[in-house]
Amino acid sequence: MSKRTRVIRQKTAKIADVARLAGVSVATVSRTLARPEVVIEETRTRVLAAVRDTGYTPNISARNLRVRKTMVVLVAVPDIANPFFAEVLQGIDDTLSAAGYGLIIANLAGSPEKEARYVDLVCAGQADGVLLLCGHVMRSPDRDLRDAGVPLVAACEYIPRESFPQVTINNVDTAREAVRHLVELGHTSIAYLSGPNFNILEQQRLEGYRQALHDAGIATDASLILPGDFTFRTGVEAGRTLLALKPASRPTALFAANDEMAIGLIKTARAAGLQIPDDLSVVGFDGIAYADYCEPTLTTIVQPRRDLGATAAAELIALMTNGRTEPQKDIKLPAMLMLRDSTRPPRRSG
Amino acid sequence: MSKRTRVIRQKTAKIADVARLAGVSVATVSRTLARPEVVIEETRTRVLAAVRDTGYTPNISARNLRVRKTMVVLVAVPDIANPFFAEVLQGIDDTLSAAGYGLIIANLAGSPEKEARYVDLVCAGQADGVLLLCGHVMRSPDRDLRDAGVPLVAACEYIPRESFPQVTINNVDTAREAVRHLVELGHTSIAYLSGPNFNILEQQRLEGYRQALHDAGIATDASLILPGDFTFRTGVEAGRTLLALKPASRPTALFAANDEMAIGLIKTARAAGLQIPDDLSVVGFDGIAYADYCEPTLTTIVQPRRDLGATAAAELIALMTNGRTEPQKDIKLPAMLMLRDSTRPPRRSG
DNA sequence: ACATCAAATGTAATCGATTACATGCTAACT
DNA sequence: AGTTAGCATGTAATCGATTACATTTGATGT
Repeated sequence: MSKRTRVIRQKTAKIADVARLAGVSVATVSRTLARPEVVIEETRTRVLAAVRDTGYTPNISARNLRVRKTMVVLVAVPDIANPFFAEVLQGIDDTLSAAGYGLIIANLAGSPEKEARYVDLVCAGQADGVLLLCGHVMRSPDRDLRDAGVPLVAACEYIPRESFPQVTINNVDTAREAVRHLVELGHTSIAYLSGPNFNILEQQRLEGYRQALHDAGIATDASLILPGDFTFRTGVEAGRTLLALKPASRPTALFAANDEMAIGLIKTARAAGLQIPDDLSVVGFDGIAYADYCEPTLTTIVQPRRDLGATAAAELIALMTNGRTEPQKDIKLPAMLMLRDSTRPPRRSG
Repeated sequence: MSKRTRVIRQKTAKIADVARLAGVSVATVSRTLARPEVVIEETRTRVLAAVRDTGYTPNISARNLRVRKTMVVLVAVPDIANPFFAEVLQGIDDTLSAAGYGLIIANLAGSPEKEARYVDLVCAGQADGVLLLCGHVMRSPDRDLRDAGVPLVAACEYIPRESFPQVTINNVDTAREAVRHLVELGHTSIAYLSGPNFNILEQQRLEGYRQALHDAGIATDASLILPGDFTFRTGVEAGRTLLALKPASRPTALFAANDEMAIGLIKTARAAGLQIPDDLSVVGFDGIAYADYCEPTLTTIVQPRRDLGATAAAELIALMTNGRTEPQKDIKLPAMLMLRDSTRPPRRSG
């Protein structure tokens, strides 16, 4: 074997090098690359050959400086380890990267310092737009994202009283549908496992739960509303709370504000000998992949995760390119009740 | 309510504006911000006040152009929806963003076009370094990442015959430990559920399986090596294969090359009436969060996911700042066998 | 009082691309 | 032939910050 020879990378070629090699001016090189149709055939081939020979790639900082763009968008996500957001991100990534945008993922992780850093980043002109999946407009101690002068779009979590486009599902109606499903199966004692109560999604899903009960003429029982915070752990805790009730007063069904809590609750209930769905029907919300892996498979509201991301991204692109600022565009995507094995009529149905 | 008045954001202040307002030169402003100790107290306060008044933030494209840095690193991940990588990413994000770096997440998703786009991005000087979680050095049709002139670091998946730092766990020894656990419980018929066979992780884990059997004096039985590709779906398929065997010739234990497959297999086996772990012990690999949620909870190899990410990021930072190029730094992090409920001695142990 | 030096600040070149405007050239029309 | 239109290309300003080098200022030593 001969030693592998590798060309040492000298300072990367710049446009002037290409121009010199092709025997034209830098302007011509730039034009050839940007709008090939305006230079004549012969020049074009000479320039393109020179580009190839030198291995030239435009320096993006220089271009950005000149045209005042970055071709980067920042995506603010509450928690990157949450599988729901991971799938939304895929949709965003597909759309954005196909349009030539890079994306910076701002994993807020509940840290105001991180949030502030990202706000400053955007204010410093490091991004052409921002996608908010986090339910609020990001802030730093002395700046607000709205003043950064870049387009914003929110998705997944609706942010009230804002004038930028938002892409969400109708949480109220969908939650209502989930609970109606339980009602139609014959359940009359239906618990609700909530999210953190400041959260807008939680508020909307709770409202849907209330409406469905009201529709069915069932009184809301405050003791059937269990506190949670969207994590598996609080699902487990809610399960214990439920088990502590004596069987007669135990609800026969439960609607959880998200899948992870539903799964935690089911696990606890089963470990204590409760049959799911026979003793307790459970409906989740989100439609994460795991809802179809667990046992029993979880009846849940499937959100169009990829599509939420893709639609929001497309909206942002429109805003960044047209600068169009259609006031208060509020896009609702359809979510679907997916019937699986965790629900059935109550044992002794009316 | 009076109409909310918002200051219209005119073109963001530039350094010259600050200089004018403070009555100094642009050089002084720049210095005040970069090395406050070199300007005298009085100037410094004047400049800082002007910075505050104008809301000045440096234009990063301009700075990057000048200092030839981007303060961005690109992270190549095979699949952003995979929970394992999501947690590695958290570790990366923590370390990198604390050091002031932004990160661009390159979600390869098996698409050569995307991969090529990202390679070009890096070659165009859009990143100061690259973190490879994807098991290979990225390529575009006409370029190779190694020629981009930026530091590389690999993590999670070892890339053979490369001279950049790599941060991984010892897959061979760890897989061996997992299988030894089964052996020590008394199992002698142990199946292996594999990953895709071109994958380096798969090769190493298979090797560990082989070694453990060899250590125990058990002959490797090719019919006990089931094909898989790291997805839940192939776990389900492998479960069916297993069920098709007549009970006498069925293995009493199985080692899966990752958790998702193990979980799929368990689900299928249980649905068919097999008791886990009584009829079949199962060990997984990775330690994803769900391994502790499923039923039964999964005995598995827990990888230090956050730490893998954080260590690799720290290594890359060292490389980017010192330019130090310590040859072939090969960091192995400890992984741990986590005993849970999916393993136990075989029914009729020797 | 003058030379010398250090500290503080200013001047202007520089990073690499884009693009408005200027120029040169050819072809077409009167 | 002379004018003009229009195309292809070149010249040079520009984006906004950093920083080597130049200049000013004041203090110190003799």
